Amino acid sequence: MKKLADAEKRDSLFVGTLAKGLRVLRAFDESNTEMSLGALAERTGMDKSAVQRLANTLHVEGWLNKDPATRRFRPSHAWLELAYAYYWSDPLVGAAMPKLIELSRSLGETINLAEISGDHILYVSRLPCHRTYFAASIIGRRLPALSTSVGRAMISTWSEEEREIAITTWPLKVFTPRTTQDRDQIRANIADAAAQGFAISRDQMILNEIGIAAPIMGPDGRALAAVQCSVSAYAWDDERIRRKILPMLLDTANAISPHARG
Amino acid sequence: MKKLADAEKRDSLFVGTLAKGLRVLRAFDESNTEMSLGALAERTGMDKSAVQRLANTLHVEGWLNKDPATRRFRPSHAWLELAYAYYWSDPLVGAAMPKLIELSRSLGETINLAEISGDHILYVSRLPCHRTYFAASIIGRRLPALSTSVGRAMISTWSEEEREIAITTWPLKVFTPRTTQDRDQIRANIADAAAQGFAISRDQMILNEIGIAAPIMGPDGRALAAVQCSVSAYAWDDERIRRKILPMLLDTANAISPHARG
DNA sequence: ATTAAGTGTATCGCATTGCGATACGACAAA
DNA sequence: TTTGTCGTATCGCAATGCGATACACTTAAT
Repeated sequence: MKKLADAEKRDSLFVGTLAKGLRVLRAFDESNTEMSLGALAERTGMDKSAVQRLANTLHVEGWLNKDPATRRFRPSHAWLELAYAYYWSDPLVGAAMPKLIELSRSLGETINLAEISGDHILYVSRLPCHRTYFAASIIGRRLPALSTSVGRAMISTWSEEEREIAITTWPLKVFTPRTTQDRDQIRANIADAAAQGFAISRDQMILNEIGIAAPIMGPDGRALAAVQCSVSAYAWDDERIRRKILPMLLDTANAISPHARG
Repeated sequence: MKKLADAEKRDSLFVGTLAKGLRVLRAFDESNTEMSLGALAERTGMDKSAVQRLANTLHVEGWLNKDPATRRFRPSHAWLELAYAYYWSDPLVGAAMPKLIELSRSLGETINLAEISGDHILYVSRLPCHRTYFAASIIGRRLPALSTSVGRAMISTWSEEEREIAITTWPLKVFTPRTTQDRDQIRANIADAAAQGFAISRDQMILNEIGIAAPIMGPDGRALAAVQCSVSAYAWDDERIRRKILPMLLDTANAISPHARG
């Protein structure tokens, strides 16, 4: 057999220099927003010379801004231009956007569109309606799927085996004192979601926040994404959520679904 | 003098392989949302072998998704994660977001935050309120600065010389039959903006769209960004815009300004 | 002032690494 | 089958990036 294993394939067709350069981009996150050469070297685990060349190249090519005074590097506008290109490439976003705007306007509450990315969910589109913490208002955020209404709603559309793998092996993290750490509870919540066609979570990311998510179905019956509504427990009780939010949320998710693959 | 010219500097510290790899990412845009190896080779001007290695590396590293059936490449979720990192690194966004949400809610109209990026403006944050065309609802879009209310509002805060350079040399493009091509008209519009502290544009990007932009001032009196409100000419006349929208828009822009640099 | 530490910048010879022509294989159309 | 297209894999060569090191500049302490 001539076919190469992954490791070997990685060797022959893998351009290490490019991978290193991208590691420099990935070094930036919410707590590392601007970095000196030294800081980059430390975070990427590469030596100063390599980082110097790579960062310089990224700077010349317009991927990093360089503060002339501090000599620190920062993400450039190019990072948002990539997001722009992503949006055009994700067929779901185009189909969903007008309906999400409508929903947000009707409900007057925060609406999100999220997809699953590995074992996390990722917010693709956000329409904040009230003041929230910063991270909740920007796209691209990743959260452990099991701890979110979006993740549970999507997983609930999967086969028994896949569900079980996710429930038992995917990571959990503590965000609030009430972030569920018990996988049995999560299993039950996902089972409910499967039965009802939507998922509700409470106090998972921040206290007194309720998330309600409805899956956007693909042609094979598996969720492609989920529409989520985030509300305050002070303003909404269970009964009102079911009466006012759910019908519209489910309508919106269903309205998006058929268009997903034509 | 030992200091190297840019061209030489480029030679010694420039990592060509990285630059090539990034050119593969940049090949994707609104009209090229998924590409085969051949298409990538053509768009980047590199030969098939190089593209093969680079695209494969990007795929392995999680920057490109590969459709197993068509073998075509598409942007991955990583592209949105970069946007996430960008948002944390731009101090203006954190300061502006809550105020933009408030403004959007008060006015019930689409609110944008945009910055200047070279000779274009770039939408950094968008809060759409009504159905619009897709491009108007997603971040990262670049538009010729001279044709937008945001660009004109920001340029109006610059020195006479800088303004003149922008007005006479920056690019124009035709979007609608009424997109202003006359640089004298643009000069007059910018002068108005300088006198009034805001800019209004009509029919520039699409017909019957009115853009109203107020600059967010930096400590040196130059605009750092602009808050923009986009409304329909069918729903709003000049008088109502000045009475209802402008006061709140200017308030919001001013409220953001002082926080920009502490 | 002088010294010293820390950080960014530039140099250079060597070997690694990526280059690109080319051949192979899979699939589709004629 | 033949022909064409497109993705995949190979391989020897030399261009390219590597990384140790030396230099320049700034800041802070003595």
